[in-house]
Amino acid sequence: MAGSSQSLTRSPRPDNRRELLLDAAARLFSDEGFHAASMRDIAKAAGMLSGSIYYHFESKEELLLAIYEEGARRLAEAVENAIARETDPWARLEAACAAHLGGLIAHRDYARVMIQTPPDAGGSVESRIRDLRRRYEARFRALIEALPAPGDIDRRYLRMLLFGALNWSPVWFRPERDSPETVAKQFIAMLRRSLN
Amino acid sequence: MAGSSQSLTRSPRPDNRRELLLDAAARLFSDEGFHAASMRDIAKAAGMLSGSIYYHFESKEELLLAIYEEGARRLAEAVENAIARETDPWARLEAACAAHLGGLIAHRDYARVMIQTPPDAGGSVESRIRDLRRRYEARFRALIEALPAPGDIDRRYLRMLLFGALNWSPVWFRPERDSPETVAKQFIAMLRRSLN
DNA sequence: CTTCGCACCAAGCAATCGTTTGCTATGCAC
DNA sequence: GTGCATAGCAAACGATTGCTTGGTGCGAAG
Repeated sequence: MAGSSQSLTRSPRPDNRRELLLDAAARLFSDEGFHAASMRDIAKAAGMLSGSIYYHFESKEELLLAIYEEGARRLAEAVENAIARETDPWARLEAACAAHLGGLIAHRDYARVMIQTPPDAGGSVESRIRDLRRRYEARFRALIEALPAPGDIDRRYLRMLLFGALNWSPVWFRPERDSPETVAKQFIAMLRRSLN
Repeated sequence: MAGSSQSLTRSPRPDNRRELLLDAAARLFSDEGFHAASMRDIAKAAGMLSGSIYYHFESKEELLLAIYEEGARRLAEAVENAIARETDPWARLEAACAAHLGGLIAHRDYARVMIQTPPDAGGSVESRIRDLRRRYEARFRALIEALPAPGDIDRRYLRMLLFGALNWSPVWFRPERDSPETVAKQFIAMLRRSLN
C-alpha cells in the first residue's frame, strides 16, 4: 500500500524525499514534456532508482497530478494573498495578475507543467486536472465580474483576452527585463479604458 | 535516399499519400502529443505500416517539422490575404487577428501542433522550428509597429498581450458560439482606445 | 532486545518504442 | 518489353518504457 495517502500509518520521516522527487519531476516534465521524461530520468535527478518512486506515487500519472495540485495550490495562495490587500475592483484584478505572473516565475516548473498539460490530456487523472484548472479560473472570473460598468464590451472576451495573455507569458517573459508588477500594470492599463 | 526532397528524381505519383500521412500525423500529434503518438498509430491512421512512413520522412522529428512548416505556410497565407484588403493600420491588425483565429480553426490539428510545441522542444529540428515561429511573429510585430500614436503604452506589451490571447484561444474557442471576426473585433476594440 | 514500518535498492518483467532491412508490386519512359 | 523509380509490405532490430517483486538497512517504539 504505497502512495501519498498515509492515513492510518506512522508519520513520515524527516528525511522524506517526496518533495525533492516532486521538484525533480516538475523540472523534467516542464523541460521535456510528460511523455518524454522517463521515470528513470526523474529518479536519477532525485538521486534514487526508478522503482523507488512507486513508494511515493502509485503511477506516473499520479505524479503528474501531484505536481498539478501543488502548482495550483501555490498559485492560488499567491493570488489570494495579493487581492486581500486591495479593495478597488481594478486594483484587485491587477494585483491578481501580478501575483499570477509572479507565481509563474517563482514556481516556473510547476507552472509550466500546468500550462502545457492540455485540458484534454486523457488518462485517469484528466477529470481531476480539469477540476483544478476550472477552480483556479473561477477566481479570475469573479474578479472580472466585479468590475464596474461593462459598457459595450463582453466580459467573456475580456476574460479570455487577459487570461490567455497571462498564460502565454512564460513563452516571452524574461525576469531580467520584465517584472510581474510592471507587466500587470501595463496589461490592465490597456484594458481599463475600454470599460468606461 | 528517402525524404521530402525529391529534387533530381521523378515527380510523385498521383496516388501519393504523403498529404494523407501528414494529416494523420497532425491529428495524432495534436490530440495525444508528439511523444505519446507512436509511428505505428500514425501509420495505422493513414492505412499503412510504420516502416512505410520512412519512405516519406526521414524521422519522427522531420515529420513534426513538416507539419509545422505546412501549418505556418497556411496561417501566413491566410494572414497575408486578409491584410492585403485593408489600408488602415488598425483595420489591418484586426483583419490579421481574424485570419489568425480563422486559421487556428480551419487547420485545427496543424495549429495545435504549432502552439503546443514549445520553442525549446529540443532535438535536431528545434532551430528550424524556432525560425518558422519567429518569422510568423514578425508579421504581427510589423503590424503593431505601424499603429499610430503609441501614447504611454509599450508596444512590446501590447504585442505580447494580443499574441498571447490569440494563441491561447484554441483552449476556449467554440466555433458554434464564437466567430473569428467577432473575437478579433472585440479584442481590438478593447485595445484600441488605450492608444488614443 | 525484539519488532515494525519507513524508505529505499537491485533485478527483471512484458510491452512498446523509433528505426532498419530485404523484398515486391505498380506504373511510366524508352 | 526491358529498366528504373515509386510507394509501399513484412519482419525484425536493439533500446527503452512503466511498473512489479523480493529483499534490506535503519530508526523508533514496545
